[in-house]
Amino acid sequence: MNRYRTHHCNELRKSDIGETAMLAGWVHVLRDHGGVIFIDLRDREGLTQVVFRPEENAELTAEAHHLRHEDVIQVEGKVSARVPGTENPKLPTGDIELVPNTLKILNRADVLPFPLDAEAPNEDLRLSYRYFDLRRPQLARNLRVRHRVTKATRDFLDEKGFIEIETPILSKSTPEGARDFLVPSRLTKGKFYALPQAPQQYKQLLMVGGLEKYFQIAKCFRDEDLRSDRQPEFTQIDIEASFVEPDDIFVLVEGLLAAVFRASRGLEIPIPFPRLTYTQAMDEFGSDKPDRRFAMPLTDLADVFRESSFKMFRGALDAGGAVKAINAKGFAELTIGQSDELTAMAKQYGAKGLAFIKVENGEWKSPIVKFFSEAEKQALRSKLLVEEGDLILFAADKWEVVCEVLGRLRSRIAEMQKLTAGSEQLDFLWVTDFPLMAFSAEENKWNAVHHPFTRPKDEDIAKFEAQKFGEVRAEAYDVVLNGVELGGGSIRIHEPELQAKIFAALGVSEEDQQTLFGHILRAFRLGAPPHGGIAFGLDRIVMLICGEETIREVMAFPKNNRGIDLMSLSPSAVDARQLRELGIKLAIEKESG
RNA sequence: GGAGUCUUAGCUCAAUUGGUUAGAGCGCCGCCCUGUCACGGCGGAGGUUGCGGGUUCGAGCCCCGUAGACUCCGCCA
Repeated sequence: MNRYRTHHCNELRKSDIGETAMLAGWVHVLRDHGGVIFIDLRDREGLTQVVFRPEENAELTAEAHHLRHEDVIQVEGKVSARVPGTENPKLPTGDIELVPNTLKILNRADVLPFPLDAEAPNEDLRLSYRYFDLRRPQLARNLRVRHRVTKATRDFLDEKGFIEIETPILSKSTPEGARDFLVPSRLTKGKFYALPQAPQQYKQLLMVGGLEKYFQIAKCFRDEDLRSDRQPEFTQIDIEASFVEPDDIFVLVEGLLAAVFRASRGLEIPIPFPRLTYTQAMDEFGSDKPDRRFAMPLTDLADVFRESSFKMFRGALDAGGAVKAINAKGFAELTIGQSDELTAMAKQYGAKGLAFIKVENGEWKSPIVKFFSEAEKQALRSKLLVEEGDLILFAADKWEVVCEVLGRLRSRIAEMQKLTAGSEQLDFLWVTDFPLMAFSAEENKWNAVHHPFTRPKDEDIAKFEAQKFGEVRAEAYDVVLNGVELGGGSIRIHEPELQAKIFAALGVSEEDQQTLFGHILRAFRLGAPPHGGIAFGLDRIVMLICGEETIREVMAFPKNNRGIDLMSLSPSAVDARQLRELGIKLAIEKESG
């Protein structure tokens, strides 16, 4: 028998009355009546009431007077029926109570930094005392959900023949992608490992290694600024398989997510997921991860304004651009502040201004409506289903700008109108056929939209060869839930010649190809199978399942907005000797203190 | 790097138009209390209103600066 307890705190029932039991846990609530003392003893499973009665054990009761919140104690005694009429129906253990013969204080608790049973305090305080905050039921529940999700993932993928393989954390820096975290090498002074941004190359090399079906619950590291859904270290569900087409991945992932939602929420999600191409998603929703729980579609107005005398719209169309609008139903009475914010957003994303129509008292209030012909007004009315109380927002510019601007406005207006508040709907979809490359005006070069190992669609290879890089679509796909990108992947390149051409198009010199990617190019010359895969943000999935606003709420020990662990106070200065051993000299002044 | 919101007791918050001694609940300390389950009652301690400066007869409140937290943009193949 265990020396601390015979039962957990959500175990004893009526049928145990008369038995002897030993419990251990935290003093959750104290109700000291001067004579009799009640304690709700808590462990991770629940609560059991412990009663100290002076007439039965005066000495022990006297000791119990000194107990404080969150002391860790052990009690041993008799499971008793509660006095009739005092049962607590709110507790599963509410019919019984433990009357102890012994009380052992295993650890005293100081005055608490914040109460556990009240509203959560400032997050920096919570993070400073994370080990304490973890006792809150919500965080404990979230971590259990997270476990359910990873367990369901492992079980499902194992069932499908996938093998979990660990890949190195001490890895190699590459110029593409996010900023690397660097780790200095002591044995090779002056050189550095990089922590992996993702196990991308390793998993492809495992395919070359003939493992065929790989997965990993993989820690990844990116040295970029943080967000509510971004931490410097995070976890991916990483998957790769050989001899697969996109459809194989789609079916696998739909099964996986179904298993995950079944295991964590008891929900049957509808599969297969609908699919949209990137172009469709941008055209209809102005986003490559559209939230379709509300409509507000981007409505194309090219044929309405093709011959318009309104120069702003006509000009955009004549220049080969687009004119589109969204109808924010019932949002005509938005506040000045909201209106200003939307205008600022439109400008931020490249619009020259924000044209609008407010429909109030049967009237179209708008600075531009006077330029419209009767026919144009009629067309707008029918295309946009204009009704009393609506707010119509227009954008006229290049197609990309129009979609981006209206897409952002659509999302923000949905937030303002609380269109998805309290929604239980789970809107999964695939977004496919992403562009392979995007031109960066800043760097004056083409960059990979997904990553440089992504395969162009076979039917677009000719366009790639013709250097029409902007028109080449990739065999790449994202899975989106309620406007959040859960994961993305692609079919990869497995031919060394094609891979080298892609590197060249991305501006990676022959020399850099050899020094940075030589191993993968060589691997592709030794019998590389066609392969592809996908990776999911585990933290984001668990966040959505738990209904949390940030991934910090589903991580045991997250960092704050500036990447600082407030509990351990890392990152921290290191000893001069440690630096010497690594051959490193700091170029910045050491902070005093 | 940029924008926004916030910062008052250990915690969550309040404080009228700029007005006298900055309050409440919870927590903490002490006393009382034998069937509670958010136990209850009485009493008490606890504040450089983030920090620095300014305006004013007078600043928690107005202005400037600064630090920190969070959210967003940039960034995140």
